[in-house]
Amino acid sequence: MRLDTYDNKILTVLMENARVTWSDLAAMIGLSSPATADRVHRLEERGVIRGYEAAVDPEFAGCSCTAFVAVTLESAEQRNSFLNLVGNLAEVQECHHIAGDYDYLLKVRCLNTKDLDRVISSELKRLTGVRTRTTIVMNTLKESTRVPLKPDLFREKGE
Amino acid sequence: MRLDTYDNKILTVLMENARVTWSDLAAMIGLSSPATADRVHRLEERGVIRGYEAAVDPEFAGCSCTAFVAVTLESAEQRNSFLNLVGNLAEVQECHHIAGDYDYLLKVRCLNTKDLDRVISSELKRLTGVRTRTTIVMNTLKESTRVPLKPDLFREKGE
DNA sequence: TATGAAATGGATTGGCC
DNA sequence: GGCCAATCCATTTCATA
Repeated sequence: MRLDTYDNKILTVLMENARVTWSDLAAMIGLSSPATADRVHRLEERGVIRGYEAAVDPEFAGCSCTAFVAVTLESAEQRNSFLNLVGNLAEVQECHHIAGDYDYLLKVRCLNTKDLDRVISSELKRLTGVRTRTTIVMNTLKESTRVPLKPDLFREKGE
Repeated sequence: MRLDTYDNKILTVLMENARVTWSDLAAMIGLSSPATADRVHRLEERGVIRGYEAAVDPEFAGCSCTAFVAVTLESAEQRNSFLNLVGNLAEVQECHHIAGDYDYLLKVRCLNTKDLDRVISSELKRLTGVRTRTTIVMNTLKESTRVPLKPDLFREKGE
């Protein structure tokens, strides 16, 4: 069951403004409100829409420090505890398993460089065999969660 | 004008579910609906809340390839055209100015490695003097936009 | 800036195509 | 799967503190 043009339009609108009313959304895509609501609910159930998030300016939360931390685990046994730790650390926004010299790439958001030091030295390096290389972000020029939607390319997961 | 406990709670809820109704949100934080709506509108006006985004599973959009591309510009003149290009490329979700060996770090989402090659070779390298180092993401284990909110640390931007 | 009541307008349900 | 109509419920406004 592929996504059609209506679903495409719905996703495009919801990625920009997740708080639109059904009636506004319906008017934008050219369907009635009940039909629109149905489609959105189906998209949620199928996991196409994972959720709705308010984008909060990190500066206001005191998170003025962003960094990318590349991590290598020296022993495979630490893997689960590392992933567990990372999953529970609010400061770690992202964790990717990467190809190349390092194993993981983390995106970290925290108060300042001192706080970053705490996250790396006291949290991540609590585990033995964790090597890191940190890249400090000086300025963020673009940051969006919008996925590039290409019509005719919608597919089932893994298809 | 700092953010108080109510604002804190509001942000926490909205970061998890941006489509809550005012009445539900009001019940959760312990205020009346009009008061809650007022506060949210003020948070929007002050730029604390930048917007509301549906989180779409990249796999469904055919974006099964994620990569981090470190970029160095060999001449300073290319800077503006580079930032312009990057701002207009839907495949580039993020662009950070970084400290270290490279100038910028881009987060790129596209169809597959062939499509990634197109983005890098045909789009980014259209400009002369663009050197890149690409790190392919094999698996994403955590990905959130939630900012770690620490009560008592709310502040005005730049404060 | 908060509340509560009244009025408005959007969401949901059910019947039907 | 979609539309329409009716009910239901949330949002907004306003008066008050």
